[in-house]
Amino acid sequence: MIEFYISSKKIKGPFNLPLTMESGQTSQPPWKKDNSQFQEILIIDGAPCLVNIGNEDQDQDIAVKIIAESPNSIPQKAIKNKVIEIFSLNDNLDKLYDFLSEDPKLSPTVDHCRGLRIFKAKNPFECVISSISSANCSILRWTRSIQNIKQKWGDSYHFSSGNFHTFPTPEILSNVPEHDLEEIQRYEGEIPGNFMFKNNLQACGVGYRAKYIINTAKMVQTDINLKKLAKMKYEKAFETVLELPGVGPKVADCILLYGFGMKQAFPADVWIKRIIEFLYFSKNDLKPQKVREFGMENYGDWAGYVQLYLFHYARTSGLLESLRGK
DNA sequence: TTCCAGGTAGTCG
DNA sequence: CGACTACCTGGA
Repeated sequence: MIEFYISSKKIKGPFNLPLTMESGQTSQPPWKKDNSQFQEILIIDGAPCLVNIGNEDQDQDIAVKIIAESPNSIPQKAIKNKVIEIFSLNDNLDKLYDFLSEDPKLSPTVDHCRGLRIFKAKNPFECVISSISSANCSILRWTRSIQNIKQKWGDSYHFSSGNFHTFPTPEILSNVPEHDLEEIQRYEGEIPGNFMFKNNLQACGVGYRAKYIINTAKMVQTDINLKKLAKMKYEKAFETVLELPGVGPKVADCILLYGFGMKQAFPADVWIKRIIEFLYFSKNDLKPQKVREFGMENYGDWAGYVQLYLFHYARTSGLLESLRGK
């Protein structure tokens, strides 16, 4: 077990950990909360590592306090780099706030979102499946589904603070039963009277997305290589992830933004459409594709952050409620 | 209790 | 191409 810190002086701008963790970004469900700390199992250099992080420390110089625990010996530097990547600690939020302040429509978001950062995937495949599961679905429901999938098919690791599960590999997930019928068809031997369906994807609450998830898990083993995707330019990567079943333009942008850190992505969901219309177009009925183009053209490399900040601002200011149904 | 939100895929013109 | 609708679940 090791304990160390990341200094505030090492990162550009503020960092609000609970806000980042609980803002509903589709990279992964929020980590397990323990008082003001958050815990999750990460695979670092191929080894399991329970990472506990907090940033409520009294000392103003500490941006993040990290306690890491692993049966293997993992260099502190590797753990630190993983945390920096997941919480986008290299992003310069001071520059973001300069950019937001230049646009009177965007400047109010700063006070509502100070320290909110992109919560990037700890595992890109998990982000692909999370994003597919989030389509046409509430945050509460898709996060619950992903937690179910991890519990049923992920590797389990026991630590003093509890059991943690990794997200299953594409190999494992592509071979799970899609629904009750398939689970019982595969059942070996006599079926007990008290048989409970639970080891199938639909039982995780993903609904009709189960077949998309299984087929996507198959495709990332063959046609679509996630490691190559990470190296593609944004436009090419967008076209590529669109080939996955259950992935349309909005989900594709979530995958590229939260899974691969492509910050020029502007995921255009129905809420962002309403917010953009309200702020910039008063009455028009924009097509989602137009909303996406508007975001990319006007916000450039800050598009992903603007989408995140607008949505969170609308949620916490009451704007979202007033736009409901429009 | 019924109703409805929320992106994608499939179908139709 | 654009317009329209079915899809599954759970919270209101």
